[in-house]
Amino acid sequence: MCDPFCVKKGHFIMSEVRVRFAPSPTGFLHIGGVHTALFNWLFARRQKGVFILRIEDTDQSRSTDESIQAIIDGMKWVGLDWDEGPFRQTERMDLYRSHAMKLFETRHAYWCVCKAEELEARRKEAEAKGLSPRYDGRCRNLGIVDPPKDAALRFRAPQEGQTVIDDLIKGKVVFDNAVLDDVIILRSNGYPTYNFSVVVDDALMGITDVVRGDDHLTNTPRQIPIFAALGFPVPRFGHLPMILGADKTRLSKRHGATSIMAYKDMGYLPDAMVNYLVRLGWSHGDQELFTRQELIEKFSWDHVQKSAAIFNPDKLLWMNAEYIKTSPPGQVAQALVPLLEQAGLGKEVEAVSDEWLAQLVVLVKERAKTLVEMVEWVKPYFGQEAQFDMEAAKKFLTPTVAPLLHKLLARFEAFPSFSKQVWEESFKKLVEEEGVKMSALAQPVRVALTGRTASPGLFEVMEVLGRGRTLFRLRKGLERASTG
RNA sequence: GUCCCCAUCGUCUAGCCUGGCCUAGGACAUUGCCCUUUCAAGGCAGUAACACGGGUUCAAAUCCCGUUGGGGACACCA
Repeated sequence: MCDPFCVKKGHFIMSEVRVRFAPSPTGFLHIGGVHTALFNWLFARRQKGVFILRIEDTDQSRSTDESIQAIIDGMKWVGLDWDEGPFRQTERMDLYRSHAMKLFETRHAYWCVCKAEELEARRKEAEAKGLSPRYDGRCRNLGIVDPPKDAALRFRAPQEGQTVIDDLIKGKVVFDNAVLDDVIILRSNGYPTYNFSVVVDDALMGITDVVRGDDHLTNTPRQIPIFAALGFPVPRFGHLPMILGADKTRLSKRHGATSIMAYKDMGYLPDAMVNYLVRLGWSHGDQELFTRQELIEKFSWDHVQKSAAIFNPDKLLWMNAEYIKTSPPGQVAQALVPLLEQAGLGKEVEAVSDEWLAQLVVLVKERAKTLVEMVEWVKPYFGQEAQFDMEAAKKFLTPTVAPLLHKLLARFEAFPSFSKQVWEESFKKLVEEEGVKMSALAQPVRVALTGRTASPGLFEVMEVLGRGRTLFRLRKGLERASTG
C-alpha cells in the first residue's frame, strides 16, 4: 500500500478514494446539500473509499451549534454515514495559520492594510463604472513585513498563463489567470477565509476528489494555485449541477420546504428522498427506482448531467408513494409511529402489536402518498368506536337502510368467527336477495365501520378490525340509522 | 460590466463521446377509457421536445462555429 498520493507520470494515481461533504453550519441542512453529500457518498461507497464530514464554520458570526446538530441529524436521517469526522474548522486554526505563514515566508502571500469599508467602496465604484469589482492590488508590492494587528493576508495569485480544470463532470474548463484576484486568506481577525481553509483541509485530509456544487466552479482556479504554492498535490475536481426551483432560480424557501428535515415532518421516507435526489442529475437508462445497493453498484460520473435540474415536488410525491407501497410494512409502520404519537394516538399505539400495525399499513398503503396522509387513513382503526363523519352518517345511516343493516348484522353474528371469504359471500348473497345495488349496502356499512365514505375494501377493513369490533361498530351504526 | 457553465416533451431524463437502427424512448404531471362496493391503486391509450441560424457530411438530436436564452461567480460568506 502506498500513501494516499502516489505520483505517477505527473498524475495522481490514488490508492484510495477520499471524498468529503463540507457544509457550513449556517442554517438547516438543505436539499442541495443532501444532493452533493449523496453524490460524494455514492462515489465513496462505490469505490470502497472514505467519506469525510467536515464542518466549515470559519464564519463566526453565522455559524451555530444548532446548525451543526441539524446537519448531523439530517445526514443520519437519510442514511449517509461518514467514515471520518465530523471535523470542525474552528478546531484547526493553528493549521491554517501556520500554512498561511508559510505562504508569507515564500512570498506567495502579502499583508494588506486596506480597510474592509474602503475595499467595499472601491468595489462599488468600479461596479458603477462598469468595471470588474476586483481588488486593485494596492498592497501587493508594499512589502509589509511588520503588519498592524488588523492587517489581512492576501494570496499573490498568478497573473499570467491559464489554469485548466479537468472536471469529472464538465470536462475541460480553462480560466485565464489574468481574471484572478488576490484573495484574502487570513482575515484581520486571524480567521482563515473559505478559499484558503478548504485548500489546507482538502490537502491535509488527503481528499482525492473534490466534488461540490456548480457554484464553486469559479472558486477552483483560485484554489489550485494555493495547492501549488503550498506544495500540495492538486486533487481532481467535479462540479455538480445545481438544483433550481420551478422559476429556474436557485432553490430557496420561496419554492417551499428546502430543509431535509421538513420532508421528514411532511411524511417522506428517507429512501424516497435519496432516490428522488439521485435522479436529479444522474440516470441509469430508463430506471427510476433503485435500492441503496443498486445505487452504489451503478453510480458513476459518466451519467451525471451537466445542466441544472428543477426540483419537482410532484415526482417526489409519486416516488414517496412508491416507497410506501413497496417498503417492508413493518418498516413503514415504524416510521409512522412518531407521527401517530404526534397526532395524539400515543396510548392507542402502545396498546397494539407491531404486527397489527404492519397489517394496518398494508391496509392503507395504496392510498397514502405520505406518512402524514397515512395517519389520516389509519385513524379509524384505533379505538372501539368509529368516529362518524357527520355528513357521511347523515347521508348513509338512515332509517331506510336500518332493516337491511339489521339483516346483515344478524347473519354476521351467526358466524362464530371471522372469515373474509365467508362473510363476503354472505354479504353478496344478501344484496342479491334484497335486489339492491351493491353500493346501497356497502356505503352504509363502510360508514358504520370507519365513520367515513372512503376506505379500503370492506372485508379487509373487517379483517383488521376483527370480529368483535366489526360487530360492535355495525350495531352502533344500526343504532344511528334507526334513530336517524 | 467581466469571467465561467449549460441548452431534448411543462418537469426529471434516454439517445450525443463512437453521425445512419430516432417516424426521438422512459418516468412524473395531464387527458380519455377500462377495472370497481367508496377512495385509491392498477391496466390501456392520448397530448407533448431535439432553442435558433449557419456550416461539415451521401446522412446531424448527435461533429464545428455563431446567436439567443438560462444559470453561476466576481466579499475580511461558504
